[in-house]
Amino acid sequence: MPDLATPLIAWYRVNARDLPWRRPGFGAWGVLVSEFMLQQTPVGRVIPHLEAWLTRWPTPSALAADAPAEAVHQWANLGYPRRALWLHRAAVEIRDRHGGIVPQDVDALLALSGIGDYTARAVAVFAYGDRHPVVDTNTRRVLARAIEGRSQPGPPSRRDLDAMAAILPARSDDAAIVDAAAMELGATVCTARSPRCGACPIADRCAWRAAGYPDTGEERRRQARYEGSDRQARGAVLRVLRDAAPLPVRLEDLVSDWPDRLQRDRAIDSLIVDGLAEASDGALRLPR
DNA sequence: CATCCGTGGAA
DNA sequence: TTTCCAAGGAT
Repeated sequence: MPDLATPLIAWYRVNARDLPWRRPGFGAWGVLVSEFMLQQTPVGRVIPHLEAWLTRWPTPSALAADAPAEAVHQWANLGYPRRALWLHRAAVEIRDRHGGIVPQDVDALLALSGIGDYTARAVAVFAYGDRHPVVDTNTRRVLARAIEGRSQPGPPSRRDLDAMAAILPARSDDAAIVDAAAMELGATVCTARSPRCGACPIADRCAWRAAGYPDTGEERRRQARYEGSDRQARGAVLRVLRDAAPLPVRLEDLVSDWPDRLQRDRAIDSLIVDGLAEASDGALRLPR
């Protein structure tokens, strides 16, 4: 196995973007909030929302003291609004179980709502400097290409953690940089569509390049069509609730022009089931 | 393990 | 215009 860590560290020191959550002393809560927002939402859209969020709720306890509705409202158009709900729940759990301090232990982090393998380790590593493999979609693509010689990674798996762990240096501070560097490389150079291999610090040891860039990656499963989907219906309903908040909206006024009545009702029901909306006497509102 | 869950910008 | 994709997680 070629040494990927050394060139990645050198490259990262020069090329890392100056992102808010990388500033020294940004704090574990800030890192945690940023990671929630970054789950499937691009960096450029996250930054302004992150600043506003942390200004309003500088600590987990501050967020926990407000109603979930406030979190869902502040989440605005970041997408996947249950992340706002989960982040609020996590804040309550941090207040109740950890004295208001974001835990450092990976298992404790994994036990919080909305936190999985990626986010738990990202917080432990980037906020606390511990030594763990951190694997996101960028990292998986980098490893698939550099080590497996494939153009795209296979489906996500627990084995990805082992693959990343295998290239981590012994020192935890170096390991944290390699974690960040693999993500950064995948985000800015080793991109999904048109990778810039001329700017890649590990091109000379990349298995995919050595094999002549074979297109061995299976076709990625196509994302379900959004237009006309249940997700779009949910999004439309929730947007109305956000715009009306804190006032409830009468059910008959909720996207009353939606083309598919059944789909609209299905969206409302599922939002209630998910805890993103609350029915109150013929009307719907964000959850209190 | 496959599917579901928002939103908006770029190719 | 359509398609692709973006620091995932829960079920």
